[in-house]
Amino acid sequence: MITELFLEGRLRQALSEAEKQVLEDAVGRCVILPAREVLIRKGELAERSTYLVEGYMLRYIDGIDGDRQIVCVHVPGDFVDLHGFAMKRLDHDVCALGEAKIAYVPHKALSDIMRNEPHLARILWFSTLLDAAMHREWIFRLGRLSAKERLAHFICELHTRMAFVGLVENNILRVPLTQQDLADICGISPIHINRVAAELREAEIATLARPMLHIHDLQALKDMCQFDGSYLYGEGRLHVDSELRLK
Amino acid sequence: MITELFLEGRLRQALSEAEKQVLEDAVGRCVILPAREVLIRKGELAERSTYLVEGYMLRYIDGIDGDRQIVCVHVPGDFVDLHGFAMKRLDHDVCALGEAKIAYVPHKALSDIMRNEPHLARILWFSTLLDAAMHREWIFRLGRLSAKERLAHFICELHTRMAFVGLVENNILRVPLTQQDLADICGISPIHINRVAAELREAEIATLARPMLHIHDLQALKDMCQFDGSYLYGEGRLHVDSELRLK
DNA sequence: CGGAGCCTTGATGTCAGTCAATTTATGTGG
DNA sequence: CCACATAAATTGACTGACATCAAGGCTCCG
Repeated sequence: MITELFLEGRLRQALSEAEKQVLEDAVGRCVILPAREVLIRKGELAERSTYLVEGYMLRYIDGIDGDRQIVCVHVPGDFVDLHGFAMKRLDHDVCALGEAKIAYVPHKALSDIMRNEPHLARILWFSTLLDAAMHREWIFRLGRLSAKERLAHFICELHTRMAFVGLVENNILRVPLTQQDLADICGISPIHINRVAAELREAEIATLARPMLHIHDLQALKDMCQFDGSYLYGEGRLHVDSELRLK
Repeated sequence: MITELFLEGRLRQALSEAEKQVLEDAVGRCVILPAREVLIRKGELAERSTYLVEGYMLRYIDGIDGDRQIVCVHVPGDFVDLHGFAMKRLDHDVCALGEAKIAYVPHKALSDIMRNEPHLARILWFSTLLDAAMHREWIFRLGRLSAKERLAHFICELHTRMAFVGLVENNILRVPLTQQDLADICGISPIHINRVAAELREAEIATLARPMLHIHDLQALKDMCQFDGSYLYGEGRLHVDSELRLK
């Protein structure tokens, strides 16, 4: 199943087998997107959404002076632009980080789900709100944390999300983000990213050696940036709303 | 109609009269919330959502050292915690700014809408994604703008949103945010907010004189922070998806 | 009239940006 | 397999925007 990673570790277990099949059928066949390829540009009308199977994708807003702010990083199992279904046009660009394997979902299929599968629809809604929850935490990160804390916080988030979909082994992840990318995520200069990354390395907390990320001391990493992963809704299984299926 | 401001200036005109009535019926009677009263705390299970009729409400994340980051400001016509319907518990606190008039919507009523009114459901989904779009712009603001630009950018956003719901007259708005609040929004210290606010005043661009905000030169304000309000989807009327109503 | 909360202003310190140069990977074609 | 070109990472020196500390002045309300 292509969609087996969707909300894995989160609400996926709230889906019935029939719903999983509906979702799987809604997704087309896989396509490979070359590294750094732009999938959608701000303002374009969208008639399909994109499900990420392998690799990373980035959402970003470009400023007028060429300064870029990455607003979301997507990992396998994420819908990259499901919000495009309800919004019709995006307010930002989306691109692949490295090479990415994706599958498209026609909005027609999503309309059918809205009409016939209210419970599944609510789960899809939830998944877009998970992005919003991450956005909020990013706002906190940028507004209230120091440069070193921001980087640590981002690494914690990435680790948690990748662990959900089984892509962390021995606290090692494949993360092909450049220091420039990390700068665009953390809202600091690439030179300073280099310095704080060096500090983390020297403190034997985490080592960024593209394309691999080694986390040596996860607890220390979390402690230094007051990371509380509850916004990722990892224990969502406790809060499944079955009401929509009862009737 | 209590809900007449909902998505006013945005997708409201996409709703049929029948749908407007369904929405209106879903909303209970109005309640007054005292200034600074906390409506919901992080982690609480939600069984209803809140529609804001009058006043302002704030969503914020508190750090460990008492440092607060406001992640969203709500104006009349907004659902404050509609995402609580799909998420069941919130990842942040919500409070009133000044006195606020609100109305509750039981999640039971929202479930009914999900089941019976797919088009209206999609519009509700859209409204939560509008919050996400604002979150993204806030990320850009915090990550890439200077202190003065951040304040200008926030003022532009507030102006645009308040104008949608008819609460701006002669470029004057009622905004009872303190400088501390503005600091918690812009991710800078209250002292520095005072300084950049003074700069805007002296440049005759905008004057913050709580509880009123006067914008003297809107164009200059927008120019100085590269404000592009398209993320607020003000011309959403162009992109209405009627497919869900056709069948 | 007194106090609390908010706003204002000045002095000083620091975190992170910018500029500039070097080293290390990555990749391409001969 | 090596030479070269390009992108990425690293390091140091200098600068500046904003934080912090500290003190004083409003303004509203009981």
